[in-house]
Amino acid sequence: MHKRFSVGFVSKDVRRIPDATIARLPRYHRALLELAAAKTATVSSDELADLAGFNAAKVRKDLSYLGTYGTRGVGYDVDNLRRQIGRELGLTESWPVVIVGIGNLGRALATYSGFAMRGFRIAALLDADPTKSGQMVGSLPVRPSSDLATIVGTEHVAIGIIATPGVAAQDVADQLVAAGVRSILNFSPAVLNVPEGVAVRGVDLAVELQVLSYYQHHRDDLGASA
Amino acid sequence: MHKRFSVGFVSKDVRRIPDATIARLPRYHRALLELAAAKTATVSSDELADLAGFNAAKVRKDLSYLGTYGTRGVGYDVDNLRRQIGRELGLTESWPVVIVGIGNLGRALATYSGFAMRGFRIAALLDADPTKSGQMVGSLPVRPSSDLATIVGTEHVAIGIIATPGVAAQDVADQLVAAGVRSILNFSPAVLNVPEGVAVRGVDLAVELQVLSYYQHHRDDLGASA
DNA sequence: GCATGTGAATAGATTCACAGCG
DNA sequence: CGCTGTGAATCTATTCACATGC
Repeated sequence: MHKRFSVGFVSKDVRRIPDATIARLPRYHRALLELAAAKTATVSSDELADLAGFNAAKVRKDLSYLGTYGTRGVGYDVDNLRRQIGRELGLTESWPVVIVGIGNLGRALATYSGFAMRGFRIAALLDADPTKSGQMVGSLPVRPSSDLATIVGTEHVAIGIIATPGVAAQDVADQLVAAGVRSILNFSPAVLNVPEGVAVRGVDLAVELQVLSYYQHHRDDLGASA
Repeated sequence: MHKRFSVGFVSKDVRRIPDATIARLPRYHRALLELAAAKTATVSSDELADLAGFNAAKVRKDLSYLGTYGTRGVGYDVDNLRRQIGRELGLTESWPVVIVGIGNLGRALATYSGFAMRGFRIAALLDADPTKSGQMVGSLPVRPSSDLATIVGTEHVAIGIIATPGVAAQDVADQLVAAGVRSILNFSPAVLNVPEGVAVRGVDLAVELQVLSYYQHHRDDLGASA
């Protein structure tokens, strides 16, 4: 019913999935993994909403952007839906990622089993501090930052994780971009400047706490939020 | 001390600040800290937008919800604006937080200097595994989960951080809520069920990567996003 | 003159509500 | 019947553009 790409001259409307929906797809994907593990064959939008932490209307609307994968009166086939979402997210093979900055946080990320389990492979660990080189973290050695370009090239790394202090972050981002990385997950509190075409997501741990602080502080003004 | 809801005719609006704005306040706050450190006295919406990673119109609109703290033709006073935002966020004194689950991630969070620097104090580290009890992480000992209620009570802990595996997360959340904690930052991939009035924010590391994976995978369909 | 503050306009996301189909 | 799929309605957020006041 929906064409992927118009074949003509005009690369007109490529059925754009809303950003808000994309941000939720991973949660559906994870919920479906759990359902599959529990040998559940089908799931309704209501149940899926519960498992993923949203509401049924949102689930149906979100899934409708991917295509028509449900069966009226029945629900969605767990395996098929998971496969479709995984394909949309590009999880059909595991992306190699590098982690730059092997401090406490970098070490934790390096050994986080959730990455491997959900479509990602740690290709290398890098740190600018030469005294860390060779040190083992999990099953990987720490390598000097100067190896970055080589590693990205040979391992076809597409995603870089920055776990350095804020002051080093822009520098690392520049190096990643120069090496060809076009997706960056930034755990430093710094705001990164990157050229057009490079995607950046930031997770600032203190920001999350400060937002909670706001709701805690204003608790009585109005109800809490999720 | 504070009224719950006005019962009379005039349930006049308590000037609600939009959620989207609240989520950005911490970034302004941090940018202003940097400006203050650099001895900058005033800042325009344009400059602040640059530093925080947004645009000028958004900055002005956001700040207008807090009050009228700028001077036309000049800009915002850095110190005053920082103080106002800090007050709105409830950062006037440092909130005590507990971290539950002292694995690799919990350890990294426990030693993350950004928390202390931005308004939070780690009151205690807790882990269900009794063999970890007494172990020192940074300057704090790991304590058994059974101490949770006592600690929350005596230290007036308002915010709990969950850094356990997914399977344990709901359990820990229940304990935190029972102990009186009403704000939770959840680093596990689990979806938490909490009673009305408890605020939860979740950071799922794999979700962030999967969202990047989507944009990486669809790079050619359309430009990247921030 | 210059940058804020803000209504009005636009864009985006969520929710409603029900037709459509197994 | 039950549950999906989806237009229409609503709500929320962003951006525009300019009057306002230092």
